[in-house]
Amino acid sequence: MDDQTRMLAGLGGLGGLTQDVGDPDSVRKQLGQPQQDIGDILQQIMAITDESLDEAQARCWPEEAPAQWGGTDDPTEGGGAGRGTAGGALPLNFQHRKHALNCHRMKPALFSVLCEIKEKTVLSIRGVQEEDPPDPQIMRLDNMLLAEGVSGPEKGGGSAAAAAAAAAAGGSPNDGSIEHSDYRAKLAQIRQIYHSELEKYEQACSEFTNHVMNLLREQSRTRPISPKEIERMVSIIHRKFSSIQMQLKQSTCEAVMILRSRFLDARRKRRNFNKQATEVLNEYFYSHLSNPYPSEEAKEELAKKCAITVSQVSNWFGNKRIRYKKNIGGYPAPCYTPDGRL
DNA sequence: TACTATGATTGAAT
DNA sequence: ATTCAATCATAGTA
Repeated sequence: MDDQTRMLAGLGGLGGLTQDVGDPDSVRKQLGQPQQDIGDILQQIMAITDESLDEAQARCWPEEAPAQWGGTDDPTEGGGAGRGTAGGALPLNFQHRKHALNCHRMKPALFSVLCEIKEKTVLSIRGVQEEDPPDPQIMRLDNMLLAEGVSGPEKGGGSAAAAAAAAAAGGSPNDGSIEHSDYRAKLAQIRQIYHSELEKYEQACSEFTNHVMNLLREQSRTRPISPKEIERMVSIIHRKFSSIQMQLKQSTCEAVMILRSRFLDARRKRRNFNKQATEVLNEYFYSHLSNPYPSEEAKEELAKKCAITVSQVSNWFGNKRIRYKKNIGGYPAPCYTPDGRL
């Protein structure tokens, strides 16, 4: 919000300038006397920006305005909200001046000059940090949320990713399925929160943008605000809101990571195989002691029998071989011929 | 609570 | 891709 308020404050400062400089008298004074030093004019302008409205009024129009100037149907009347004389209706002479300003033939030229000046001063400082490329961090977060199934298409992606993760972790199908559904439920919860928050942010962003745009458009009739400037303001608002969005994405990613580590890290959820499975595996191992390396088919068969995955069978045989060898390490290692005889 | 057993992971070697 | 060896992290037990 800082940028916006700063920006508006900046605009406000120059807005005062328009009204005072735009007055028929002062314009006549300045433009009608080309011999006058340009430095003097600038100095005068700078001085005017520091004056309050009342001071400027007192200086430029010490006498009351002619009576025939009274009343206005100028639609821009409300444009400079909050900058009128405090406490109630604007003085008659102020309204006269505004009306005269808006009808003055020099107004469009002055207006565009002021827009240009603003462009060159206020906005050039800001212009340096314009047009940043798509943030790599937000892209990373987007990719991750998509991969985890939090963002993106409704069902398919999420459950597929979760299933793949579960398979990679090698969770056993029996107890794994319970935890898996638990995981999915929690993920869905995160997903729902993420989407509702995202929607809220998007709504707030568009509402705020519309509001600011309307305000600026309205004010651009009485103050030097170019359409380009409004565009810039909108992009600033969008940047601010996207940084909020990034925070949301970041915290969602964190939540998913925590969930994953809690539910899908198989090491944390290690369960011993049931007695029957261990028996089947041991039976195969000891009956093939000469060559305890089951083929792919044998592994599949064993996996089926034990209700575990093939990779779990592989793990078991890997562990078993090494531990068997270690256990008999104290004694001379038995030597088996390739056909299984001692 | 300390210890052992055990399933999973990792990195190197093949 | 598979295996070995070391290691991690938890389950089970005395």
